Amino acid sequence: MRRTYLSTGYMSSNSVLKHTHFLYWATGITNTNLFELQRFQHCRYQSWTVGDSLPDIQHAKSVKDGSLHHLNVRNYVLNLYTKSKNLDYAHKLFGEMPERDVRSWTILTSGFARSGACRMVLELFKEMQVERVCPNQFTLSSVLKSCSALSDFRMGKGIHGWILRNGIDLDVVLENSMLDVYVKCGALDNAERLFETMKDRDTVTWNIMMGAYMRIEDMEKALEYFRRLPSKDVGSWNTIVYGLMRNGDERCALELLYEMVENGVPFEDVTFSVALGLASSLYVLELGRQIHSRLVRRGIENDGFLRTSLIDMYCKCGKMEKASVIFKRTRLRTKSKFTCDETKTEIVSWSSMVSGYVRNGEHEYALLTFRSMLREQIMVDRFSVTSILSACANLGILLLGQNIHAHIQKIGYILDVHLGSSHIDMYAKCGSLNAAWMIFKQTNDPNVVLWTSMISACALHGQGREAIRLFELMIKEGIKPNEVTFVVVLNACSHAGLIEEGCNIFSLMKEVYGIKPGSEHFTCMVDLYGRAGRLDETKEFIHANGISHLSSVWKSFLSSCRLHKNLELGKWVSENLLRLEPSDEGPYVLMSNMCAVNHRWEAAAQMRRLMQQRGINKVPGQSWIQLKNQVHSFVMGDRCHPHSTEIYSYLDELIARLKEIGYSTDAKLVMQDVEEEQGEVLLGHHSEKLAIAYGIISTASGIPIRVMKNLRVCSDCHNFIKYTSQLLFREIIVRDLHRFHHFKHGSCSCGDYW
DNA sequence: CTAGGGTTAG
Repeated sequence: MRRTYLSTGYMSSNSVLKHTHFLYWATGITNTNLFELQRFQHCRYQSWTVGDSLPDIQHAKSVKDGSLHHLNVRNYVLNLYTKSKNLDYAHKLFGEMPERDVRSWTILTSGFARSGACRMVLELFKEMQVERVCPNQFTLSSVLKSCSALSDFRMGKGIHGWILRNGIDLDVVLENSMLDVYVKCGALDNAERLFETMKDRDTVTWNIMMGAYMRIEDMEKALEYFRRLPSKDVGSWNTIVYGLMRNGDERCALELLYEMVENGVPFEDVTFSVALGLASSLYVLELGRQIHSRLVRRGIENDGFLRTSLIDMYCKCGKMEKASVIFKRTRLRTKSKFTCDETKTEIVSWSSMVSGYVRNGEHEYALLTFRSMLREQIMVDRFSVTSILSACANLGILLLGQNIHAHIQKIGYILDVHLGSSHIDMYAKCGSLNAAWMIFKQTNDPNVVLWTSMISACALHGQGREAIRLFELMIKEGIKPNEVTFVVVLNACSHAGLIEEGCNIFSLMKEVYGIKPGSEHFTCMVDLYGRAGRLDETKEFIHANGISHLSSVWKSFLSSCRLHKNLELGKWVSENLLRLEPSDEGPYVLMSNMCAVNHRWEAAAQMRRLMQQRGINKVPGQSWIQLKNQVHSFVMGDRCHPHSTEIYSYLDELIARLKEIGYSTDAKLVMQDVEEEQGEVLLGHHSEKLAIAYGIISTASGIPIRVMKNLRVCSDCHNFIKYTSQLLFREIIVRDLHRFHHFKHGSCSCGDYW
């Protein structure tokens, strides 16, 4: 299916659509109190576990009845504040306590540990040592958990030594925590040694060891531990199945899942969740359905965690309606939300739906869901922000993207890898390469995805050399490129005509990085040769690599034939493509236009009829431009726009002026090149011309014009825009299906090579 | 110890 940036449903109802200031419109509130709203949401999310201000009441009571001077009462109050997550206040109280015992320390450390303030825990532990308070099992457990979260090997080992020196009895739980510290710090030797000396081992112990090896992707070793396990309970099965899945070995995971069923291991909630995850990462809807029906039979399909797993499964398998049904049921059930868990479930459900719509290309629904989310005052966390930015990127709605950027800055989210790359992508796809650079520099993280996003941004704007420079810099920085990186770089090469560089990178990928080229990489190479006009080499490449079964390869080849006007070859390529994908529109349009060029009108019409008979639909070309708070969209020959008369008369006048400085419309040339929009082109005007004309008459001179199009720009329009930019001294930026064109002083950033 | 939502390409 062709991917368009904008499905017609969104725009077609009216060619004029208001949708900027999306956030304000959605919530009906102003910029400033939006921030308040978010703050409120954050508070609500945290304090819901408590429900009321019980600590304050108790505190006041104890002060009033004078019992606060008792250590026990003070510890009780401390505990109340800690449990209700008023950690700052608890800490203050703790500091004011005239005397403390181990329990006081335990209460505070476990409180900080629970809320993830690990550094604080370690600080407290150090203070404890200074005050010579002997830690109990509970304190040690919290401290060890913090060590493992922070990968603080020195502290962990120190504690271990201290325990051994003082002859403190380690129970399994504590020993497991100790084991976990070593594993998280990557000290597998220490972990092994401890494991071998342990007298009691429970499931958790084995799980930690299996997890340790799965983390370093040593599945052999993990499986070895699994086989060694004397009595396997569900937990261990869960761990191994999940681990295999995470490491991308879904097949093996599935086999083990079946083995579980055969051995009669009873499933628990976690198992179902893992199984659903497996179904979605394999995109096997049937498996997901089976698990769903088992959940129903067991009567646990309403469990919050499992519901979100189900929603995700249906989203990933492309069944948005199914997901939506479960989602709506969730919404009904959690109308009265009290617990933290339920709130979390709700947030996860919403963000799953948003990301599901984005994943399935239904960006408008993603925006609508996001809007409802704001209305319902659901906390917008990093996950949903990432997804919604992706929707903005694909729809090209810069303003909403900027709003969200500003918004998350106010909330104070740090740009991590996910947020960073989605911002880069959003700015790049919305035409603001500078802003993308700014974000990239700001993140300063040696992460592949981040760098790949930036390389892709350069490629998108036709900066092939810059893309390669960044790629080389990336390697110099010691970041290992992945398959996607190579797709992006090769793409940059092909669009900038950097053939030699592309070939070198292709072999670098195979030989140095040991990445087996996939269909995407082959297609890039075919594009590289073909686009440069080396059509014979393209043919050779296809045969040499045995990739004639890939339709994407032939599609790319066909574009090259069209680009270089080699109709003979184009016909042959079309035949090959039609064999593989009879429903692809490319060959029909090409052949029909070929006939038209040779004035074989009847044959051309016949080809068109054949297309209709076979139900092959051509995506209509659409262009849109955003002026102030409105989006104006146009299709070819469109007369729906309120200013259509002005637009057309201006356009005719403009074309006449352009012809004076050398622009010409060669009917033959247009015919051959028209990819998507058919022969009527000569009578009407392509949508981008309309959008640009409207942009020019509606804005002051000197203001750059930004237009988006859902298809490729044809060469006549490209030429037209070049001359326009020269004549009017206007910068014109066009985003087409594949890339950006920056027109300035009569030339285009793509170097006429797109 | 093990389970749910996110980013890059075509």
